[in-house]
This record gives sequence, C-alpha cells and structure tokens, in this order.
Amino acid sequence: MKTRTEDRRVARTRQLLRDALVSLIIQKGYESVTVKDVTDLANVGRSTFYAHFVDKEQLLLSGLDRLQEVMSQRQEAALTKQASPLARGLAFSLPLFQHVYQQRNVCRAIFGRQGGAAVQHRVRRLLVKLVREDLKGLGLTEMRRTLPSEAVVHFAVGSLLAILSWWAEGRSGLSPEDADNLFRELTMPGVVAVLGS
Amino acid sequence: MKTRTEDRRVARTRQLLRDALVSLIIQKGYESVTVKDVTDLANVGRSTFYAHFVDKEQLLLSGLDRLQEVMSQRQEAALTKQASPLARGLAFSLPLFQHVYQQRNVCRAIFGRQGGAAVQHRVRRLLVKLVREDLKGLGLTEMRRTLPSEAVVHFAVGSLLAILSWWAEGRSGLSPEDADNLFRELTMPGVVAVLGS
Amino acid sequence: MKTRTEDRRVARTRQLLRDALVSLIIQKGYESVTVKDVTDLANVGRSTFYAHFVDKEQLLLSGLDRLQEVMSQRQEAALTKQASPLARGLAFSLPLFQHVYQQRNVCRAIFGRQGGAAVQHRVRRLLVKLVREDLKGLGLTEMRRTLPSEAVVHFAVGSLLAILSWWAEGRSGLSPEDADNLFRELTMPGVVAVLGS
Amino acid sequence: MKTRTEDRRVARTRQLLRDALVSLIIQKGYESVTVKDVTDLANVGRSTFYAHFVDKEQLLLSGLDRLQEVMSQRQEAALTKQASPLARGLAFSLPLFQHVYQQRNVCRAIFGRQGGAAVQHRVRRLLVKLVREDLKGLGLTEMRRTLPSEAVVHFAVGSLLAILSWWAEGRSGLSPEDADNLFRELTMPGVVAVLGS
DNA sequence: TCCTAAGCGAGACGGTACGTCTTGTCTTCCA
DNA sequence: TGGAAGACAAGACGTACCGTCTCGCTTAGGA
Repeated sequence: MKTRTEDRRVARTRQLLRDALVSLIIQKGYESVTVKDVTDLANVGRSTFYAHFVDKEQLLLSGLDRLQEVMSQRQEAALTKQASPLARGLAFSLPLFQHVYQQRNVCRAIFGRQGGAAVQHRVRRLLVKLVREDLKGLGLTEMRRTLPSEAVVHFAVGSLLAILSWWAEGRSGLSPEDADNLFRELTMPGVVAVLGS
Repeated sequence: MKTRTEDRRVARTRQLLRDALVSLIIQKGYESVTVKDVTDLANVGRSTFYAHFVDKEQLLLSGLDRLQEVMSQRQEAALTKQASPLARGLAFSLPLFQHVYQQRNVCRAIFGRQGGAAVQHRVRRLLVKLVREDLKGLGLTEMRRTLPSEAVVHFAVGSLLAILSWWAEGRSGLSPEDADNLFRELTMPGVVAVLGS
Repeated sequence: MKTRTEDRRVARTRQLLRDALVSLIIQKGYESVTVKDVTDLANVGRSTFYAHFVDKEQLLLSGLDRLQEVMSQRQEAALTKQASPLARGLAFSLPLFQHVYQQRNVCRAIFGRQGGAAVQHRVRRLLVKLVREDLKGLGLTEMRRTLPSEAVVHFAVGSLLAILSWWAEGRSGLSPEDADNLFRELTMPGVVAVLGS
Repeated sequence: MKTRTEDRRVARTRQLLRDALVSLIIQKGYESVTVKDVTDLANVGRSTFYAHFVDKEQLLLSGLDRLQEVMSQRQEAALTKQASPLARGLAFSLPLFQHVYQQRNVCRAIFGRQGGAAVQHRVRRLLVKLVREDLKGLGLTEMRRTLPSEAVVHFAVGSLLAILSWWAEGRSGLSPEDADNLFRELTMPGVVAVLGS
C-alpha cells in the first residue's frame, strides 16, 4: 500500500534527524546545535527538516513520546500490585533511572548548562503529570489546607530531577538501583510526613 | 573626584540596562529578549551595552550578585546562633522565599518555559554552593559510602527550586513563611534520615 | 534545465545590485554608498548581497569585466589591420572614449573626489595591462636603458585617464571622436619621441 | 607671552599628529588608518584630535600646504629666468621629483591601492593650478577651439602623476634628475605640438 | 509499462540578531 | 584653559541562523 510505504520513508527520515540531533547534543550541547548541523549529519536537505518539524525543539520533543509511554505502563503495573504505599509510590522511578543510565550522555547534555530550557521544562511537566497520577492513585489526599498536595508533587519531581542529573554526571559510580534507593530514601520521608501514611 | 563621578554615570547606565532587561523578561520571556530591545527600552546605545556587558546573560547575572551577598550573610548569622541543627540547617531559605516573593514576576519569567537554561543553571550552582557550606557547617558528615552527602546537597537544592518556582506561580496563595515551612517539612526529613540528626 | 534557470535568478539579482550601486554612486559618490543603501534600492536582502559579493568594491568591479572584454577585442582587431604604428597604437582608445561617453555619469562619480581609490587603482591597472600589450604588439622595444618602456606605459595611461576624466566632466562639449583625437595628439608625440617611430 | 607659548604647544600637538599619520600611512595605507591609531601613536587624546582637525583627511591635507608654497616659489623663480619656453615650462617639476624622492614612502602609500581618493584628488587639483599658471605664464594661449588649453593642463598633470607614482615605486632606480628628464621628454612634445612653440 | 504524486536535495532569498568597529560629541578632571 | 580620559549614541560592517520558497530529480504506487 502506498500509505504504508511512504510512512516508512517518512519515518526513516524523521529517525535520521532525531539520531543526528542526539549525537550533536552530546557533542556540543543542545543550544549550540543548529538546524543545518542536524540536516548535514543526517544527510538530509534543510528544507526536508522543515517539512517534518517546525523546530529544533519539536524534533527533540518528538523523541520523548516513547519514554512517556514506557513509564506510564510501568506505573500502571505497579499500581495493581499489592504492596505498601511506601513501596508502591513513585514506582516508575526505577525504570526511569535505568533508562537514564542507558542514555546518560544525552541526559547530561540536555540538563547541563548548555541544555534547552524549553526541553527541561517539558520533561518536568511530563514528570509532574506522572507523579500527580501516582500520588492520586495511592489514595493519599491532601490533609491540610496549608500543605497542598500539588506542592508535594513538585517537591518529588524537583528531587527526582536533581538526583537524576547529579547522578547522570557519573562521578558517584552508583548503579541505577542504588541511585533509585537514594532518591527514595531522601524523598519518601518528606512525602509521608506531609501526606500521612 | 573623577573616579566617583564616572562611577555614578556608569552605575546608572548599568542599572538602566538591568531594569530594562527585567521588564522585558517579564513581558516576553528571557529567550525572546533582544539586546536591541534592552537598549531601546533603556534609552542607551547598543554599543554602550557591549561596553558594559558581553552578553544578555552577563547582564542578568550581574543582578544576582547582591542576592548572593545577602544570603551569605544570613547564612553566617544563622550558623552562630544556638539552635537545633534541624532549625539551623538551610537557614537562608526564609530570606530567599522573602526575596523571591518581592521579585516573583522576574522569577516566574526566569524559571518558566521561556527562561534561560544558562541562568537557571547558574542560580542552581549558587544554591548548591550555599547548601553545601550550610550542611558542612552543621557538622553532618557523610555516614555511608552509598549515600554521599553531595547527593543530599542536590536533593535539597532541587527541592528548594521546585517549591520556589511552583510557589512563585502564585496559585497557592501561601505567605513566604508558610512556603518556607512547607519546604522544610518536605525536605528536612529526608536530610535527617540520611545524614543522621 | 536547473542550471540555466537558477543562473538567471542569480544573474538578475546581481544585475539589480550593480544597477543600484551605479545609481547611488551618481547620487552621493562611491565612498558614501552603504551596502544597505544598495540592497534597499535593489529590493534585495542584505544577506543576499553578501551571498554574491564580498564587498561594495567587488560589486563595482564585477561590472568592469565586460568593459575589459570589449576593449581587448577592439585591440586585437586593430593589431591585425595594416596601418602605421602611430595610427594603430592605442587603438582601443576610441571605443573607450565612446564607452565613457555613454556612462559619463558613473565615470564622473568614480573618478571624482568621492570616488573609491581602490576602484580607480583597478581601472588604472586594467589600462596599464592593455597599453603594455599594445605597445609590445607595435614592436616598439625599449631603446635606451634610461627610458624604460614601462615608464611610457604609465605615461600613456596617466594621460588617457586625465583626458578622460577631464572630458567626462562635460564642460568642453567635445565629441568622443574629438576627445580621442586630442588625447592622441597630446600623447603620441611623446611616445614616438622616446620609443622611436 | 602666553599666546606665543600656547601657539607653540598647539603647533607641537598638530605636528605630532601629522607625523603619526604619516608613519601609519606608510605602515598600513591611508584608508586603513583610524583616528584612534593616530592619537595612540601621537600620545594624544582622541578628543584632542577633534579639537584640531575635523578629519583624518584634513590632517593629511594640512601637511600639503608647505609643499605648495615651496613649489610656487620655485615656479616664480623659473619664470623670471631667461630660457626657452620648452625649458622654462613646468619648471617646478624637478623640485617636485626631488621632494617626492625624499618622501617616497609616504607618496607610495598615498598613491597606491590603499591611498585615499580624496587626497589624491586634492594633490591633483593643486598640480592643476600650478600647471595652469605655468602654461599661462609661458604665453601659450589656446590656438584652436577644439584643443582647449585646459585639456593640455590635465594632460600634463596626468602625465606627471603617472610618472611620479610609477617612479616612486622605486623599481627603476632612476635619480630624480633622470626621472624628471624622462617626464619632460614624454610630455613636452605633446604640449608643444598642440599649443605651438 | 508508463505516469503521476510524493518525498526529497539543493540552494536562493528576505529577514533579523549578533558582536565588532569607527566616528564624532560631550562631560569631567587635571596640570 | 588646553589637553587626557573615556562614556556615550549612532550606525556600518560581515557573519550566522532562521524559515520560506521554488526548482528539478527520484521513486514507488496505481493506471
């Protein structure tokens, strides 16, 4: 079928662009990469780029969709298991650490000095959504007016991103599992203290 | 005296530029602001801008110096007081919340989607340094190899920035003091759990 | 064909720029003309200018190429004819006077006070080359050590340019033919006297 | 007296600037020299420059005045002598060649590719005036309508400048006297042929 | 088998921001 | 008061990207 074939060509071109962008981000940092850099490395015409993506940003963002799906699935799986809330909460964190471990070069580049604020913001929003669902699924409702659950969500995400990007620097030598444990030991006490068990 | 007089002219020009930049960041977000925008609003020649600052970034950063001084002083003051480590730790947080409260328009703009990654990174580094000194001053040394104190530092800063920027959005209606309490309730348990009391 | 079509677009743009430059030189003199002036008048983006020419100077020079070709052809034609050296020598002078007559506005502007030294120098070099070939073709070799033929070349060119630019001012009302005769009557005696008949 | 002293100070500053300009012209060519270059080399404030000269051009021109005087005197002296018109004509040429010989570095720089069109034009005008007076003094009036004496003036000046700048390049190794003779041999025949003896 | 619509490369073009450079004016201080 | 120092506005320069566009080439379906 025509559609299917063309889809493949299109998909291939898009993937070439995504891969090129990632390579370049690792080399020089997100902000320094230009559209021409990407198209040159991908062996693609510059006009072709604009036929597929409006932006360098949209190109990068287009790669985040899969990550989002993976983590949503993990989260649902965890929520159905029987375990203490403390163990069940933020269950996607381990897969996330594992994923980041594989991609630590890109992650370092995106979250470092040269990273793109818009992309960081987008990742944060993604995590905020995940954590919000997670805590809601735990049945932990907000108890006091002055301690809104939304603050807890941002606290958890801030903590998660901080540990992630510190750990992605790689100076600690921790395994994904250790790093995840560290994150949970630091974050969960606060969550529990405020929201109750 | 020559020096003094010229200093005043220079200082005035620089302040005009700083103010213009802040106004424009609030209007259109950091990334969208142009050097020409700034100089037009400040009624200053574009070449004058480059005579004082190498960058839009350096201009913004030049405003951070005072903040840094203020917080360093507060921190030292807190460290000399007699109080429990739990109360003394991260003593600069309240003044910080108060400062952000006054400047919440800029802060929102800087930490929002349109903010500049480099500036965010710089602020983070500043806080990392402050927190590191603070925890060291508390006499809390790292206890276990697998829980490096450096991770705790980044955890605290990530948490602080998350609460700060969430709160700067202003939807919660919390006072600086409440927000600070919220931050401490969420963060301190994790710190204490890991580093010991 | 692709090549031909694009060539036409490019050629058109370049011609627009050349024409605009000439108009502006006539209006305000070469030195005062700005790249932006040219591109504005030519309705062309400033970056497009730099895609075609490195300089205001190169743009002007690019128009000289045709002149050079025309005169080289004339010269060769004259050299094949049977005539006395005196008549055959500097045979390109008449076409040159005729050309300058058509373009006297530009010529006035280029060789006037506001003209560009570099362009004047280039024209002079062009003429030096022509005259040198011409005299060599006449079989007039240098006779005395103290009267190098190269001096004669520069003498002829200096004379030619002087008459040309005086005449281009237009106050004399001479026809191109008269002006050419005048030039030859003034210059040839010196040439013959020094180089022999 | 105060006036006299200050005059001296002023004259000294001006001379410093003139000398600096000349040095720099020799080094990098007239066009490339900036006002700042001059004032730096002269150890003079940039605002001081503008207190004395409106232009880089005026500064250079201010040095031409002495040359003009010298040559006018020589010319008058020659005109009073009894000699054939052919010998008496353009009598200032030898002193001019001698002067250029002493200053050949500057002359090369001014009349080369990097020279300033305005200055060249000014020198030309100066010579035109001298030659015009000279030929008028010879009693050679224009004989034919179609051979205006003004053309002869420009012819002579063009020839003179051509020989001068060719010779100033120094490749010929001619003495000032030889160069002057060469000039006269080339130019005078044309002048005589057209204007009559 | 042709042919027709799409993806695609190439690159001209207008536009805009950048950072640098020079100019000329002005103001302030010093000797 | 003349000169030194230098802040400042103005604006040209050449470079770098961007996003739009037009033009042909290629190619893989459907006729």
